[in-house]
Amino acid sequence: MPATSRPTSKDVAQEAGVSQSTVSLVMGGKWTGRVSPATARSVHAAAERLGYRPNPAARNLRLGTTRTVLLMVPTLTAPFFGPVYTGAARVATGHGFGVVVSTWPDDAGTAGGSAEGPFTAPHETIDGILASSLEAAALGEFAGTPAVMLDSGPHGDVPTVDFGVADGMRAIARHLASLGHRRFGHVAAGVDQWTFHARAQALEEVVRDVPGGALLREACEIDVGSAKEAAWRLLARSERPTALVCDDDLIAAGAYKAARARGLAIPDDLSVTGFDDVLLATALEPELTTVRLPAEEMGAQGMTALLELLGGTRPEPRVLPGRLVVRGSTAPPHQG
Amino acid sequence: MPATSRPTSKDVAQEAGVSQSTVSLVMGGKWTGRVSPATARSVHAAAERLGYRPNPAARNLRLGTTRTVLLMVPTLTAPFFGPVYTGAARVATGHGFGVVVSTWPDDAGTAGGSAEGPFTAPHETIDGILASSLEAAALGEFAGTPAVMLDSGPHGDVPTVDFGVADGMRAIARHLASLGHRRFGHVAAGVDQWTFHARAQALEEVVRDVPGGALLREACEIDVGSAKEAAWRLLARSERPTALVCDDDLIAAGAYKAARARGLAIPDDLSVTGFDDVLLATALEPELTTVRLPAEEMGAQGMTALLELLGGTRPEPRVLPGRLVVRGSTAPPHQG
DNA sequence: CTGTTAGCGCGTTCAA
DNA sequence: TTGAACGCGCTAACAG
Repeated sequence: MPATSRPTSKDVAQEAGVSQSTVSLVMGGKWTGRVSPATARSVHAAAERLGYRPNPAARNLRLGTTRTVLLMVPTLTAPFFGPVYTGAARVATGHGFGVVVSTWPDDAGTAGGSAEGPFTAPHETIDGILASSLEAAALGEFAGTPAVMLDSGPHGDVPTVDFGVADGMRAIARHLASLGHRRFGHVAAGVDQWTFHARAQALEEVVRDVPGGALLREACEIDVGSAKEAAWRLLARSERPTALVCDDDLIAAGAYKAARARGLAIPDDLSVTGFDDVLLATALEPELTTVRLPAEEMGAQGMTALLELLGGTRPEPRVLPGRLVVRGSTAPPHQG
Repeated sequence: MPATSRPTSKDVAQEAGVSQSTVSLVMGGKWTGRVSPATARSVHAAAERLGYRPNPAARNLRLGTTRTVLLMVPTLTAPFFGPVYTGAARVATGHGFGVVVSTWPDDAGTAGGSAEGPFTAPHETIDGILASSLEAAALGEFAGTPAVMLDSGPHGDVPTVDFGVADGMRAIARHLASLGHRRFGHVAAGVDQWTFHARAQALEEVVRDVPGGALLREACEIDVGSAKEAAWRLLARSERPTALVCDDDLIAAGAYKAARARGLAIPDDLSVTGFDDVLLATALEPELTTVRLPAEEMGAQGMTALLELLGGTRPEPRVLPGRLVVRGSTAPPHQG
């Protein structure tokens, strides 16, 4: 018995002078009324002494369950996913589950070279999947694994948790309209995700109902440089917008730069709004009017739904409302 | 044989008309010279047809290996870890390994309630750990699991990958000194991590060698509000610093706000520098002079080192140099 | 109340 | 070149 390898339940049994099954019962916590308190104590003591910890692989093999769920995100670089993870992990640990994070395969370059086989993906080493911000394309990828979709819009018959982005966008647009704005520029994320489609549509609806309302749109990548160019194009139009509605706080940062480059002061000459309310929103000058999305709550609700799903009941779709946060980047337009 | 459960190697064997062991050999890729090419083909075909994929739990139990490594980070909210993950995942998949991310337990609130047992942590369901940005306190946590420490400084006998933060900070300080600055303010991260201790020390060294050099310091949390307050305190000193050296780009954002609140223009009245060169650095106005740290490279090198470690050889400590990126936030001091 | 037994799916001897 | 048998560590029947 080499001291290098960790102790097994058999070792604990021997140490405590009982059988493996007794150890299993005691460690599993379901011994009440089946094992005498005295032996239970001695088993615990032996386990403690040996530093015993059950082998998860064996456990998994036997039980078919791993008490681990996977949070899949498109990319780790977006500041949005930190809170989502925190929320999910909080409720997970409360139920004895662990959470691991991974990105969609192509992010890490599936063109790795070796590893043709299906060994790379952590599939099936987990009980369920929390899939966040899916591209409209991806789907069914995880055949048979219980999944909850986050921030991906209504989706067939799989349970979902979404933000009320349409309401959020409407709140922004109405805020701007009530300030007196009529000519809106939409700096749109050119990403094929439900949330951005929903934002665009909600904005259109509101502007359509504004007397004399006009909406211009330019698409960009979600990065500062690309956003700056898109905003620049918008500001170059003959009928220049007096307000730039950005699909994301980061895009708003690009809009700030475009405004500055054209000599436009925010909010006096141009109002700018963001979306998400990440750290960046208060790092900018002036601070950004945006919509706060309860990201941590989404993680928590998503995990709750997944736990229900694993428990056998189909969770209801959930929608989490955003909240308009008015800061210094919006004001009445310069000249009516 | 319920259609719901996934096919096993036994099913494949039956389908192909061979024995389990043959399937195992073929799927394991080590059949050359032991199984006839014809049967190998038929096994592959059968596996394909059935959609067979080996059960990772059984594999792990038998092999004692899971081909998965864990990247542990203090928090997911820092934009720094995205690239680290990307780099690590890239080389991992190239070697048939998967990467999952998790945070240090207390982040998710170990005060979950239930789950006393040691089941929560994904320990031992992984082959190795990439531990990033450890607090000086944490250590040995992972007993026996091969680990590489990232961005945690020299550390006993465990392999490390670090940034050349001291050189980076020296580059910043010399840049400022050559511009003519003499009175430096250090807006320091009040976090007990090696990297910040190293930064502070390097800055002190350079300032000590500057004729007439003076160094003031205020500590803060790594968030905009706290950084703003610390910077504000520095700017309130009688001998006001002409340059604020910030431990982090986010802290620099706070310094920007403090400067603005005091009516100081950057860079004319005050130079500001950051560290890390994250997205935020170019979102600010003016863009931030900072030190770019090759985060993705750190992930890649760390994974390479871990793979070596798992292969049985002790990797050399690695140091990745940062690079000074001069942008618009630094200039000669107003009045010598 | 406790011990014995069987088997989860796989990789690897050992014989044939 | 292939197949039968064994055991990784664990849990859940079933005996005692």
